[in-house]
Amino acid sequence: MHAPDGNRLAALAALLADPTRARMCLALLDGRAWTAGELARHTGVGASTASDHLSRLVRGGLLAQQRQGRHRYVRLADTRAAHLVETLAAQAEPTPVGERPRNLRTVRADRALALARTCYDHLAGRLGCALTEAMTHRGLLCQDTGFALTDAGLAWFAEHGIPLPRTGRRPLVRACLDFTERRTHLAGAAGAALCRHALASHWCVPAGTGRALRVTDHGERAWRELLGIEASALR
Amino acid sequence: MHAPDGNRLAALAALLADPTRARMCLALLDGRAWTAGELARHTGVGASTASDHLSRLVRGGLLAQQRQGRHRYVRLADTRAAHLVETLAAQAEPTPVGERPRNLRTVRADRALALARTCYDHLAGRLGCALTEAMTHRGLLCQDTGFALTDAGLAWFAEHGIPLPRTGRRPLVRACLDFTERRTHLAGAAGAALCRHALASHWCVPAGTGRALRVTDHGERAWRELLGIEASALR
DNA sequence: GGCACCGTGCGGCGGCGACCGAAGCGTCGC
DNA sequence: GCGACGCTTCGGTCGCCGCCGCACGGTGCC
Repeated sequence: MHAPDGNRLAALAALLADPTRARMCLALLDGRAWTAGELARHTGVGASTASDHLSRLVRGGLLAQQRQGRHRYVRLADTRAAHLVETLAAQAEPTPVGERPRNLRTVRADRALALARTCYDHLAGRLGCALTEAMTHRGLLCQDTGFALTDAGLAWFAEHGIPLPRTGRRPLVRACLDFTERRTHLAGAAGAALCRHALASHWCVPAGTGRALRVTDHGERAWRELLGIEASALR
Repeated sequence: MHAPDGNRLAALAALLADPTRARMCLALLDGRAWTAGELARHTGVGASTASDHLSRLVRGGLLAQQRQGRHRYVRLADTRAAHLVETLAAQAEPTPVGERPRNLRTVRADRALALARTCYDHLAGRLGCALTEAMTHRGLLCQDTGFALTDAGLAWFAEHGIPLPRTGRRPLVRACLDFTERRTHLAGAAGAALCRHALASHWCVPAGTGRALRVTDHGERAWRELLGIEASALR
């Protein structure tokens, strides 16, 4: 019953307005819980500095923490917080062609990330876009007039034993803008369910320590059988 | 082809991390162009300070400017920028019950804003939510499995002479979270078209200097005939 | 119990940036 | 052409905050 408040907006934005805190939140987009020390090393700052940043992010409601023994685990507070970081990151991305210094390792890592990765709790990268496109092509997902599952899409999830939560205020599907592909891919509760199922069925396995995934041979067959996605589309 | 960059994210967030700049962007959510002086008075800072802030927001790509005589008009750069501010503001809103100092004038202004207002380029407030609900109830909009217009919805727009852009990468419909109602309402190209039509037909007219709208008698009849919305639902 | 380790509180340092006032420049109106 | 007006540029001040090193408490391991 009140107009939006500039102070609150500024306070929220200030949480992400520091490069170190921003890097922490981007790292946490993998959906896992990290320890304070891991994040300190990942961002290249001292332990005390990282501790301070994390306290601030928790106090601001962006992160949730959980103490376990002598470790402090933090994760993104909820899907809303994750959605916020995604939105901001997507808007920030349009890099104006600048060729940045790169070495072989970063090229490899970027390439793995571009092929398949998690985006908080759903599948992204070329894989995420390919399956979104395939689902649209097969009439499971309708993008003509919005972004929604069709009846056939609901049936498809049921048929393959992927449970969709009926409950909850969380939207069943949501469009998420991809960093690398510059296209939208499937997010929301259905996107998360599909990602969980893919990991549980070992269609994808984590590659390395980040968010990157590798599609297994088993997974290549599954994607082809279920959605007609050729393995060549994932390279 | 690269992972999201913390520096760019932080730079973008920093644009909104100052209360004065945040207030400026919130004011610009009405979709109009403001002069630098208007924004300076609105935010309560000196002209030189405001000028500095605006330059920074323009340089950051959030605002677009247009010089006209001795005035400098600024507006939100595009719908992406508006979407960003909306998302951030919606997340920032959850005010923890704090009773803030209020006088009669602010109560009146808040009430007008809660009833009907523009949200960048579409209709929001109780009116926006009521028509979104009515369109859903009548099968024009489907929220069961996402957020999309139905065939009947497309026909409804055509039938009432409200042109929907076929072109463009902008999504036809999008769900926007309402500040006051805490519910989603219709945004995207269709929401903008409906808002334009409502203003052109004088179903709503601007009330005061802000984003608030007033539903005319003519408009009350129109909403009832078109979507079965009773006037009592808008009070 | 002793030790290694993870995280936190504190003091201090340095830099960024938000703000203002005054001076300057272009535009509009009489 | 003159003054009024809107905006910008330039110094200068002040407070905030990101960072570190260090000391300390708490936890787990041997």
